[in-house]
Amino acid sequence: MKPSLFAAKQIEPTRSELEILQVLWKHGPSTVRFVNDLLNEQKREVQYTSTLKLMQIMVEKGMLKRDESSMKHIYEPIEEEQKTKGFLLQRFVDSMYDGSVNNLVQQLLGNKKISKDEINAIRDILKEIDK
Amino acid sequence: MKPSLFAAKQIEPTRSELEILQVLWKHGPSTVRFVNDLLNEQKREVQYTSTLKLMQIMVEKGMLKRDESSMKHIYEPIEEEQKTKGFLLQRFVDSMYDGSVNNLVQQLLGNKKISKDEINAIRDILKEIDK
DNA sequence: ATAAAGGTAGGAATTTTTTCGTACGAACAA
DNA sequence: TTGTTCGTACGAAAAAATTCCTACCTTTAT
Repeated sequence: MKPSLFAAKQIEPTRSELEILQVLWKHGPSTVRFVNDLLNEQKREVQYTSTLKLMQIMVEKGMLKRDESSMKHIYEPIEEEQKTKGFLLQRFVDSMYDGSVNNLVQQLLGNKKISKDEINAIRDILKEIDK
Repeated sequence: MKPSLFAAKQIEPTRSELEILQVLWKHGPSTVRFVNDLLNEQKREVQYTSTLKLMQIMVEKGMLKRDESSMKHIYEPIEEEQKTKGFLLQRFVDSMYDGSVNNLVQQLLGNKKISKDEINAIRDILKEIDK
């Protein structure tokens, strides 16, 4: 079904849709060729037409729009990166940490992979907020 | 395929597997009946045998173990909650925030849904770490 | 002009995930 | 004893997500 004009709720991207979104977020509006090449370099082997198909489906679902004015269509996300990421983060916190940001931060800080520098950077972020 | 005894890498739970893990994390080792009832109350309608099947599959995959000593089998996660959550969080940060915890925290703090109280609580957590 | 390279469209096959029907055994109440 | 309830096992159907084949058009190089 075509998403309504008033499409209320965010659509949950599937795993591969997310991969594609990430490329588009990072590199801006792109052709299928570009996205596909990048996926093959950085992620996994995948056929051009598979990526094409996926991106076409994402257009149908209303996640991407495309500029068809030139032969090489240019795709870009409809929702803003921040909005989608915020949505996904919220869902993640809700489902994994009972909606508690504190819990998440606890986990985060308990994680060995986080450096002193990062922790300090977070402190700075918090100071900023004080003003 | 049966997971090797030395099963190295964490398995990525599917969406519904995660739902089940969450119940087990929250309530401890449980029967299928219990998990299924909870899912139906709190998440969505689902048949008993569907939940059963899923949990059986999770055993095969090595995500859950079960105690078959009584007729009502009792299931529980094999990996510790913290380990799995940490793993998933790491993957989330890596893929969504380029591995940068700061970016994530930025996003988090920019989120309207976070209260002053929560922010302060995070400050406290950071203070703790200083010692 | 023609071949080669590169693009889209779209159906169909495949794989993965999810759901459920059926069979059947154990516990329990009547 | 007998039937009802509650459990597991397991295969298969259904749904969702992913992959790719084929057709065909456009651009470009020969």
